[in-house]
Amino acid sequence: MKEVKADILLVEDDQNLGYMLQDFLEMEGYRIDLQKNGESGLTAFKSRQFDLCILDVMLPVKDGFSLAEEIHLINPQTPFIFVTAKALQSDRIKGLKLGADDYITKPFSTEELKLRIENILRRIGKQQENTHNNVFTIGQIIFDFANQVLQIHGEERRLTKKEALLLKMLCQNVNNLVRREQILLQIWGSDDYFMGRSMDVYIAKLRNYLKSEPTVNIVNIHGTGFKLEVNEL
Amino acid sequence: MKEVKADILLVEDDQNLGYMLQDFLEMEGYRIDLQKNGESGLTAFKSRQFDLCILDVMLPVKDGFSLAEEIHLINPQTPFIFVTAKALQSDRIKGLKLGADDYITKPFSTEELKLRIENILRRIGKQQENTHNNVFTIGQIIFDFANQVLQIHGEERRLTKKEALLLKMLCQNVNNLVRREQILLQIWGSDDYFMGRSMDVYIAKLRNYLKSEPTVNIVNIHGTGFKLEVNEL
DNA sequence: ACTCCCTGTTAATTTATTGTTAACCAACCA
DNA sequence: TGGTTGGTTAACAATAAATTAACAGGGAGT
Repeated sequence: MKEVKADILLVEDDQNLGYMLQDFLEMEGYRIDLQKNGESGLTAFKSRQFDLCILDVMLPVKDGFSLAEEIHLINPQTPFIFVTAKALQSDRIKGLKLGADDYITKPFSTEELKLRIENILRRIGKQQENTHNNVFTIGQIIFDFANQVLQIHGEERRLTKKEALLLKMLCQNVNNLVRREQILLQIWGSDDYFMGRSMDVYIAKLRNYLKSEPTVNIVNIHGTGFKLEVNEL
Repeated sequence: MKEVKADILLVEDDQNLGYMLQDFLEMEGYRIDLQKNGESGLTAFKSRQFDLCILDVMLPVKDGFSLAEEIHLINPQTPFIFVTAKALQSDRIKGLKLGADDYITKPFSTEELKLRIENILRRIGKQQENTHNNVFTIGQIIFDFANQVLQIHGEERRLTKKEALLLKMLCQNVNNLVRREQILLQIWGSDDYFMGRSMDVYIAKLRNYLKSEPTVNIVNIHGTGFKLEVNEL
C-alpha cells in the first residue's frame, strides 16, 4: 500500500518519452494522467484536481503555451513545468512569463525532473513522503524522530536525544542487523567497553518502550549487534 | 520613493557579471548585497535577513554549495538560486538536492533571471504575507510581530526585538521542535555557550508572558531545543 | 558441566543542560 | 549628565540525561 504523493497531469505527444516518464513517476509514487495532445490535456485538467502539470511545449492540436494559459485561467494556483527539446532563450522566457514554475530542456535526467517536482511540491506545501520528515511506523507505534516523540496507542512518550538516535538507526535498518561498532561509532563517537555498556542500557530502555507491541522486537545477534524485527501481519 | 521589492544576497566573484547583475536587479527594484566570495557571503547572510540568495557555484574561499548548506542550516526558509557556467548534469542535481529553488546556467538573459526571481518570490509570497502580516494567535493571546506587541486578555505587552524574534520562531513551528542551534544561528548569529545562556533567559521571559494561558507551553526538549505547545480545545 | 565472554537490567553516580534571579554594561535619549 | 531600556553575563538551584557499577543470566566452545 503506497500513499499517492501527488496527482500530476502529464501532457506529452512523444509516445516513448511519455510512457517512460509515466512509469518513472508512478514508481516514485505519483499518480499520473498521461495525455497526448493539448486539447485532451485541457479536458483532463477540467475533469479533476491536479497538484502539478508537466507540459511539453510542442504539442499537436493545441500547443503547450496556450494549454498553459487556459490552465492558468481555470486555476492560477496550479504549478506547471514545461518540457521542451528547444533550448531557445526566447521560448524559455515565454514559458516563465506565463508563470511556469520551472522550465527544463531535453535531454534531462529523470533524477533532475524528480528533484524539480519535489521542490515545487515542497514549496506549495504538499506533504512530502514522511521518510524525509523522519517519521517511522513501527508496528502500531509511530516514531517521530524530528520531535523525539513516540506515539504508543495515543500515548506520547518523549525520548532523549540518544534514545532517538539509536531508535532511528534501528528503524533505518528494520529487519536488518546493525553492528555494535557501527552504532557506537556513529552515536557514541567511539567504541570502547564502557560506551558499549552504555548502549546496552539504551537498548534495554527502547525494549521497554516498545514492549506493548508484540510484533516488534529488538533482538540481539550475539557478539555482532542488534536488529529491529517487525513482523507484518 | 521606491518600494524595495525584496532583499537579495548576491554572491558572485566575477566582477563584471556581479556589478552588471547588481545594477540590473537594483533597477528592477530589489535591494542587493553583493559579495565576492563564499565567506563574506556567509557573514553578510548572518548580519541580516534576506528574502532570496543568488549564489555562484564557483566561488573563492568557500564554494557556493557549502555556502548554501550553511545558509540552509541558519535559515531553512530562505530560497536560493544557483548560477553557474558549468552545465554539468551532476552539478545541477547536486544543487537541487541541496534544496535549490532554481538552477540556471550561464549564459542566461537577465530577463530570464528576473522571471525566475519573480516566480520564487511569488511562490513564497503567500507564506511571506502571513509571516509578514506576522500576526499569530497563541491560544487566547495575540502576537503581532510587526509591532512587537502581545495582546493578553485586552492588556498590551510590548516585546523587545529579541523577544519578538524568538517568539516568532517558536510560532512558526508551533507544536514542533525548534533546535537550539537553529535559534542561536538565526537570531543570535552564532552558537556558543553564552549565547545559549542568553537564549535561556529569553525563554524564561516568554514563559512568564505566556503563563496566563494554561493551554500554551514552551517545553524544553533536553539537549535539543524548545517547542511551543498549544493545546487546542 | 565448566568457563569465558557477552548481554540484560536496575540502581547509583556523575555530568550536562536548563531555570531563574539579579548584577552588569552599553546604547540611547531626554 | 543621569535615567531608561535592552541585552549579556554570572551565580546558584533544580533537573534531566548519560555513564558507570553491580549482579544476574545466557550463549558458545571445550
